[in-house]
Amino acid sequence: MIAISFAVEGLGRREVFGKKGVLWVPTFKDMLTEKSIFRNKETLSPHFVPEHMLFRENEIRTLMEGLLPALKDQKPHNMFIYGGTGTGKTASSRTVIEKLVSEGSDRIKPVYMNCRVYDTRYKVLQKCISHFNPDFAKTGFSFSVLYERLLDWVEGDGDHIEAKRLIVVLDELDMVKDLDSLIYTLVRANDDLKKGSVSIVGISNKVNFKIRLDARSRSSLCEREIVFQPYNAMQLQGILKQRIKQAFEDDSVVDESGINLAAAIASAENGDARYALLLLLRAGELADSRKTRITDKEVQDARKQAEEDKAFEIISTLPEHQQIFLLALSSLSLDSQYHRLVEEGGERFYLSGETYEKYCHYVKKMGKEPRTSRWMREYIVELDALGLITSIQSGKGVRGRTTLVRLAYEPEKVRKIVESTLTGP
DNA sequence: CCTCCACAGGAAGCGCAGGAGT
DNA sequence: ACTCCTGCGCTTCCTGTGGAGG
Repeated sequence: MIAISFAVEGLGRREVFGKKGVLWVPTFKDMLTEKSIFRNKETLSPHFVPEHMLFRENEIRTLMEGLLPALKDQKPHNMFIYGGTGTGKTASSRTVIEKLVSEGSDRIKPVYMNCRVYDTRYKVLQKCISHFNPDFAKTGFSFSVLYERLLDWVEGDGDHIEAKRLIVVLDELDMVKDLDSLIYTLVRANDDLKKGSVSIVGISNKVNFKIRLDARSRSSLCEREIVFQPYNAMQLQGILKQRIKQAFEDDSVVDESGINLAAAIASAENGDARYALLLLLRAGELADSRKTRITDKEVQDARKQAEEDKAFEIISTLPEHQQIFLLALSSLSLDSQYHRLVEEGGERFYLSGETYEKYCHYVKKMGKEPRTSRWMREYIVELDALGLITSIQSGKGVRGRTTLVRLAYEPEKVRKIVESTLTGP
């Protein structure tokens, strides 16, 4: 009994609601000897940097040109890289950094950091120093001491220790809290330095992020701008094929049409290569468990899974009353006795007013006061925008003017998710 | 054609939390 | 410490709308 409940807790959402609820727990030994179509799953991970970045030759070249002065002992340009998720910004800049380290002199010091972690001016400067001087004490210095330390290190001693070309690569730059002062500090460092230099390479996927910067920081940071365009379907196919060779034991396990489908789906999703690779990974895992090849079917199912996972994550973070509304809607959908529904394009829709009544019923049962129907109409708009429900305006066949709603996902699954989040873990 | 139904959705205002200013 | 301001989530009130039914 204990063993079973432990196993259930350890499983992900999907397994808990898996087919027929049958639980079979293998041993690790079993799992190790299970035959898999994968050789190296890592190559499908979003963090994997391939040896050759496909379709980013121009961007990489522009980046290299911006940093080229470092090899002539001049200050590299500040640069700003912009592009949507999964367009290869991070991987390209890491590729360039690696090239710089392997081909440049010891005096060129590039440091990459993600600003989700290093989100203040202080943390960024500290990382710059500690990255190259691991023995540097982690905290305890005031900001000005830290700044002086950095300048001293960049300048060298003018005798035995040479001046450096520090290049600070700041990924997800928009996450920095005191961004203007960070940029200002790094730019000003060059005025305070007698030798050496500090350059910035900023990376962001937020379009309007630049507006937040003050004019001075903006003009220094955006000295050069590189825009990473979304990949098109053909390019995504190429990327997938490249990774398939590395990821699978035998690349013929993946159907050509499966690749095309994954590429087409990801291309519609803003040309996100990360998403294409995720689909391939999931499809591969499905094929593994089904002991089949990766066909259109596996890719479609992988997409459905990915979408559901995203939706269920959204549901669990929704305000309580929106969740109860979803619960009410799922209960209507599951109630075969319910007759006041409307068929539209083969789908069953429910009247917003009826759904509201059901919602009130649930809320009162929980000993709470329901929100007004006016506010519920706002909820419907929000839930529709989130893609959790589909709403349409009533037309012929329905008395009065109202909104018809239905769940976008399986009612049974939605009910379980809501019930488990409402009752708490 | 008129009336009723079943809402849609705009406007105004309320109570509260959190931040800025003094 | 306090006041003031602002934004948010929500309610109350109200007018508008489009189809069904008589």
